[in-house]
Amino acid sequence: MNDIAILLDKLKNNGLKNTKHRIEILKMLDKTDIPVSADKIYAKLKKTDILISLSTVYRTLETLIEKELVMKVQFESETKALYEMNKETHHHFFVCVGCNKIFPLKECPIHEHDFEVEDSEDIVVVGHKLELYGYCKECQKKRVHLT
Amino acid sequence: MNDIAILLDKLKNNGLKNTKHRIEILKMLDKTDIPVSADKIYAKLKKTDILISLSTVYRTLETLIEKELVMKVQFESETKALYEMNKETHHHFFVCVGCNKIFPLKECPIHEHDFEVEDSEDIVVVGHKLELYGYCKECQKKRVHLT
DNA sequence: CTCGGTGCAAAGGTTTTGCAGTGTC
DNA sequence: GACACTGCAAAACCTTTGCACCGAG
Repeated sequence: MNDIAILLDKLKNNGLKNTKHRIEILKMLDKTDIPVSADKIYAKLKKTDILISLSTVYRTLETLIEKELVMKVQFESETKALYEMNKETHHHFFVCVGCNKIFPLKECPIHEHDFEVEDSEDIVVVGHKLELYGYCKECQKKRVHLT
Repeated sequence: MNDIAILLDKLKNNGLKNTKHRIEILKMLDKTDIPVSADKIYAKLKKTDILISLSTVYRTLETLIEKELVMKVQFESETKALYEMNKETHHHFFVCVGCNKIFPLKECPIHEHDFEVEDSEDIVVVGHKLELYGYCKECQKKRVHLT
């Protein structure tokens, strides 16, 4: 995925100190293409020898979002916010309604032109978010057993 | 929009009593095609002569969701949940990143076939959710002034 | 009268904040 | 050594729940 050194440089260029915590959080987000919650990051770090508090996780994520290294996403299926690396190429997700697992989509099927809103015209679309819902392979099997 | 009498019938058919609160909440949701938060419903009812508590609003909404009269939606731009009438024809929204206002889209541009997920195949898509982001007419004007 | 519906207050879960101490540059 | 970063505890915010009372059928 990304080179950690590049990320550290980005931090430096933004006037941020590169602490152990930031590096670990960045590494963790970099390792996966599935968004993670703050407390999952906290839990994973706790299992290693790294001491960190949950508030630091939140604060670090917030800082990284400001510097546009990280993105915050809110899913319909989750009450808490999830976080992922800010990849330039945007992408979307499939959420299994059986097991709540999240899978990244291969490509974006949306073309951001000719949308119309109901009561007002002349909107300018600058971005979008798509979530698909359904059943993953695993959960399809389970459903067959149930019927 | 909907006929309140029809809604009340639906309540009755589901074994629900039709209390003043439920009727008011249904009316309120019926009047608009923009999702509303629980505390907004609470605030609006408080302004009238109707006494209600916030927990009742939540409980009522939950009941109505169970009976599929109402839907809960979570927006990227909002921390709290929003609620809308469960119209049979599903629709999507445009959210202005300038003023956070929500506008319903005229039609759904998504066709739920040929989606592929990255690491696993054989998913079955049963639903989707789309949000568009951009600037509404008002906020475009404001932006011109700023530059 | 019965049982679902309600108000109030308290608790739950997630996120933010104040403050004093620590670490990076 | 300065000032950003951190830990801890407390607060804030949204939502849910327990319990006793109320009201629709």
